Amino acid sequence: MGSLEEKLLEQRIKKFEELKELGVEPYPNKFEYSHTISQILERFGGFSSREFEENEKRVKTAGRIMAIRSFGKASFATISDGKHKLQFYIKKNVVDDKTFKIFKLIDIGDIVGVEGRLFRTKTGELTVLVEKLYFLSKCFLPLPEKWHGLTDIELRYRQRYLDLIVNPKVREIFETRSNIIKSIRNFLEERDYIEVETPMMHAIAGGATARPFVTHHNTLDIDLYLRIAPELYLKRLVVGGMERVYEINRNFRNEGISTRHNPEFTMVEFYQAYSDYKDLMDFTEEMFKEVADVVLGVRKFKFGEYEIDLDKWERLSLREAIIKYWDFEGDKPKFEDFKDKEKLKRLFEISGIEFDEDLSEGKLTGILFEEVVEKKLINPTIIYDYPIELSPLSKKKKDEPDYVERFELYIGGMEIANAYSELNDPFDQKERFLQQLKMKEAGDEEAHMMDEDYINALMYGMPPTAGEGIGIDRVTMLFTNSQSIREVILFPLLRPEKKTK
RNA sequence: GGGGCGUUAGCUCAGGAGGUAGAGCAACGGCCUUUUAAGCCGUGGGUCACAGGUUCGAAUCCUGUACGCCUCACCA
Repeated sequence: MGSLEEKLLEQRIKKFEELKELGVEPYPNKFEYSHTISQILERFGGFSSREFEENEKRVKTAGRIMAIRSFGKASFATISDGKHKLQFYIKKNVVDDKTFKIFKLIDIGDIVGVEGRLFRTKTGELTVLVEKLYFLSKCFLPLPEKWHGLTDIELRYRQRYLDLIVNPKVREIFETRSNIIKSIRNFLEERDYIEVETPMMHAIAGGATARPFVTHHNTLDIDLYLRIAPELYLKRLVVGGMERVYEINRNFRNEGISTRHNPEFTMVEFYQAYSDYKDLMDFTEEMFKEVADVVLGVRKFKFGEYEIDLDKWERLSLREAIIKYWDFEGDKPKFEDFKDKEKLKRLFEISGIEFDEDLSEGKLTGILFEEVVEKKLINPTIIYDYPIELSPLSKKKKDEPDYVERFELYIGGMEIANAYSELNDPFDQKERFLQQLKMKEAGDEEAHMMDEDYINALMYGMPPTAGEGIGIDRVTMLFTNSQSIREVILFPLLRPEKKTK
């Protein structure tokens, strides 16, 4: 801590002591207000100067002092309720001496209540003429600069509270996030879905291919995994007769951090019986349109350098997409090429991607898709029919058993959702798990674990079911035009600071 | 984990051919009863991220470390 910082703190502590000497209660228990600042703006924002003169409007409200403009015997100050700002005007000849003394001891950042009548200044600004001032809490540390705010990204994430105090846009992002979740929940509830909570700590990490976090339960003396997906539990509930279930909650994956990945992230995952993945394509499209209508009021919005239009959806099979977006010299690939390793090898050579002889045709096709197509999918695009090796929990296509009924939704070059017709044949599921185990033994750390109880559940019979997961953080990125996932997570994971000072 | 870039006052930023640091805001002391980036006069405030090295001399050059950002890999 620098000596300046200490000095600023000392000055504020001294003022706080002086306030107490004046008989001010330093930490009052509550404050009864007549309106929040936002309510004052809403209700009286349209009133003219004359209306205030003819019909006196008294208010009692509170907020944090954001700025003080002092004239000796009078002062203007701006207070904020976290969302909106309101100016008050305090004059020496209107309040009593003690109140004015108290005001003079108040710093930017302190939390105060004011009571008085509303008027408009000669520049037309809605203002409270203060008659009573209430001290509510002390701010001992200086706030960041008033017009640049706080821009240091590290500080903004580590001290999100400060970020919220001085950067109103941050508040808006998280309000939008809340509205997105609310509207998704409404969408599902209106369609008879039941919200459930399934375990976050799993003895077997299943439902996705990802590396888990490991923790330990002392009493049971067992290792547990933070869940990588709720999928297998939600499907157990479908077996139990909960035909439409959903969960909105965190998943944890022990993998890289980037502008699109945080180790803990929020998914809405939902399952509906007697449906297949085609039903969910329509369902998803409808959901995104509704969320946009409710949250943004429009279906077109900017995302970075792109303009996204939620009225323009496209559906392509994974292989069609590779063909469509293939822009290398020579002929485009043909549909049959993806089953022929030699042809695939040629495609890898043409596109300059490193070819791995040991991978299956399906995996290679998946790699081609990621390399050639993914980043180009700006308007909403549903990519369907995935190679079976990539999808151990989805149902095979009837006419093409090495592909499964699965789709992913891409918007703005990001994978937003993942859905499939759920595999409900317990014998097939067991085979798939065994297949994954082989991959695990071969060194694939992300291969799926065997889950005997899940097989057992399927043995009781699961109706034909379709399920989907949507990444809430990424949807929020889209709807708030945020280029980093950390902008839409209040407290993103950062390495703890080491004290070097 | 690899590569690139960054870290200077509480905040936002200048500066830097090597000669011990500047501005605005914030703070402090004055003046000021309709300002709103209020204004005017004055004052204080820095181990230039940390640790080494080169040098007569390092904020500046070199090396390492920490943290962050971007990017690649892995993934959603």
